[in-house]
Amino acid sequence: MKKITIGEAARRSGVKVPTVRYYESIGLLAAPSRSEGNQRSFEPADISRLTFIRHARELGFEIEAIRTLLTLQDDPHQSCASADAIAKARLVEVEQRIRSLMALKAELETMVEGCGHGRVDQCRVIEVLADHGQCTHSHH
Amino acid sequence: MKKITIGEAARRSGVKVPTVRYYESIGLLAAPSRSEGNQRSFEPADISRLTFIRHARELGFEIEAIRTLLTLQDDPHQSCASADAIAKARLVEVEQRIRSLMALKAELETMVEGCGHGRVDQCRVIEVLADHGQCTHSHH
DNA sequence: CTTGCACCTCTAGTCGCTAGAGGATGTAGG
DNA sequence: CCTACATCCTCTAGCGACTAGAGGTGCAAG
Repeated sequence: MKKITIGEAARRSGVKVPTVRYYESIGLLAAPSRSEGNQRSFEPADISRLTFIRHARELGFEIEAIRTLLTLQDDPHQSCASADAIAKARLVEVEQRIRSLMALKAELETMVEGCGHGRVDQCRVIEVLADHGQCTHSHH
Repeated sequence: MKKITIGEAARRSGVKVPTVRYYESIGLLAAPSRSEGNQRSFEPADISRLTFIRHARELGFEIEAIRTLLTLQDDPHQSCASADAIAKARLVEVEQRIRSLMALKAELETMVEGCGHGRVDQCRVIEVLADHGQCTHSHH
């Protein structure tokens, strides 16, 4: 059997080398076997697991949520209600974040458009920050 | 002159008490004078500065960007080109973040809609995470 | 055999706060 | 004046999810 080094595992999964070690240290990834010279030797299943983690992180799931998703994956006879709930909760978070960022975008556009590119004392950017009451938008 | 305690300053600016002390510790806010009993005594100008910082933080500006914006505010004869550049950079960031989150939203919706609420081994949530190639969207 | 890269462990740093310990001060009521 | 209680003080440590660096070992090619 070919030995998969940590560098190889990192390349195949898209997770950085120190991050792989970090995931092992927090128990998200089982400690792999070691070579004679004490170097980690990964299995193909570890690559899948790392890839799973990377995708979930890219989707913004927190480590603890991923831990739960992984235990679900490890036991496929369970109901997927938990996985569904986690994904739905994340969807709600993302939707809220988008709404909030759209408001920020509008506010930043007002600031930038209003800037006459002159001196600071006429600058709308500074002005809006100093007195939020002048801002046409409200996001609280 | 009435003395403004840290609690009062916090209430008026909307910045929490420990955060006010934190801003002082990193030099974002000048250290205020102290009462006989060593308690901080703020000026109205400090409240304005804290309010400015809070607005900027709400808009997602980083502390170092705020530090720059504050030095610009302190010297109103400067060109506002820097302020303009900072705000524009922030706008670009926000726009990118929104695009990225919209892609995530679509992906999460696919996952959640595809979930048959059955067992984990038929769950689309887990499936998509395990093999990103099955995902209809791409965001890289 | 030596060069040089990849690997090892460990600690500390990042950002922007937040929590808590343990003690001092200020104020209102009795 | 005394007591209760809120608020203040400093200091250290913790959060999440890594990232950087020091100082050392393993390994494969030339």
